[in-house]
Amino acid sequence: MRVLVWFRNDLRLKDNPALLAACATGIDLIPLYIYDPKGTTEWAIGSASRWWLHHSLSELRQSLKTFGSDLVLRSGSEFDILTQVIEQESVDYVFWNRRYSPDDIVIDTAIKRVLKSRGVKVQTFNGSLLYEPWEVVRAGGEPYKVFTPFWNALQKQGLYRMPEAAPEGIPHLPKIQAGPEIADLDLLPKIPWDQGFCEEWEVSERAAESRLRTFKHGAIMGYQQMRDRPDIEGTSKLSPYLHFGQISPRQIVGELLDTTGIIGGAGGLAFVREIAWRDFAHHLLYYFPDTQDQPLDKRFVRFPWSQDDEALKRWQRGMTGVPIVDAGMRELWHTGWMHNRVRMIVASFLTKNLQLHWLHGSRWFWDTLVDADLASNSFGWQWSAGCGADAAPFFRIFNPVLQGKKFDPNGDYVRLWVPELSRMPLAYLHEPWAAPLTVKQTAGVVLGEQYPEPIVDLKESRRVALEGFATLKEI
DNA sequence: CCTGGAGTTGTCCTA
DNA sequence: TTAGGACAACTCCAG
Repeated sequence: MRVLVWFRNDLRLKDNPALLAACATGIDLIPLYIYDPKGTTEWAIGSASRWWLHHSLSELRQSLKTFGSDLVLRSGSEFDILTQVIEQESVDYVFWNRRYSPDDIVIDTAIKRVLKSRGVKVQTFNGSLLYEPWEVVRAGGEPYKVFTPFWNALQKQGLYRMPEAAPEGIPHLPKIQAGPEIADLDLLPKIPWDQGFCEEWEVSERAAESRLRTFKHGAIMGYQQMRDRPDIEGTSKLSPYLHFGQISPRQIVGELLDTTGIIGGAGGLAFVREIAWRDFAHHLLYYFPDTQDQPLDKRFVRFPWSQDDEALKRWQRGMTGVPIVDAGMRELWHTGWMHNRVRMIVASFLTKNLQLHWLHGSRWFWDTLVDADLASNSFGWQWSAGCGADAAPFFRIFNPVLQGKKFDPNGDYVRLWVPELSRMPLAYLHEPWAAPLTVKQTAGVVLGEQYPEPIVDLKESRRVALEGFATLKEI
């Protein structure tokens, strides 16, 4: 008798319901990970995520080894590999934690059907959300499209979801055909662009827990205000760990609750609310599966987006000439992560000021973010573009200069990521083009040389964006 | 079915 | 300097 645990975005041992249930059977256990590059399909895993995955797999393997087991690795189509391994190794039970992206659901459903038809027992679990998409719905079973009612309903069901224990032991791994080494998967970059990643991140289940503890004893108190400050370590930075499952939302909420309620008062509740946003994004993608590349608001199918490859490239490289935008894009490029407030600013700039399709943004983020998550990413971009659920009113176009002054008030964030401007006085740091010539000279900045002129006029592009939205009314 | 309140994250202008 | 109102109209959702 053999049981197989199929690891996917749940690369941890603690609070892993599929693993725990498999261990409880006591029979020989095969911990399997299948790397499926999914060829050139649109949402094949991005470069930054591959980097994270490489380290995740190494760590998971180490953890399994401390239990006398190991990680069994395969590369190829998830369907083919899994059905093959089940056949070759005479597996009787298969356990996994569910996924919720449209393409993943198709794969998992097909696999489940085939396995069942062959008499293999399949058990699946919730390992990555507080509540699964169908567990928080309106009275008639309809999905929510507005966050606040969703959040109210979720709270009514109870924020606390008991995390599972870590397994006490992992059953013996039977002898099995050797697979590729992690290094053979070619997940790491060929040219070494990952130095900043290595400095920023420790990729492991332990690191996720330690980040959570640090956050719990520190930034959580001021989270409500400080979470908007990219110049301060005011957020948890747990997003990549959540995506890959080095930590689960249940563990997070569990850690933040004590007998008196949520730790950190208003800050703690505000943080848990963000975890609920993640559930909400999954809820939306589950019920509106085409929103990974189609606007939820169908009027936007005909929105007059611009085409400008040069502008797109400058946005991607952090060379737009708008400091807070460039700082964000460079932080992303360098570390694989960008502060949430700045994500909103660069998204507004791309879709409103540059009038470029939000899909350009979501694809770029998909490739460059270590926390790239189809549900959260698609949701965020649609929200920013104005075509998604709970979208910002059309007139809410961010002014990146004001946003910079408000949320990077000392300019530390811009100076860190845009060193060309490090000597620019604060008064002009967020709008260097407005500085008098003598000020620029003293700061050693000639626009168009060390640092570009802004590629778009903020006021004029705002006007054009408003016009674009006005045409929607007539559709 | 009807009703009415509400809706993550802003900006700009005027007084 | 600062505070308040305008900026669309619509859809969502609970009662």
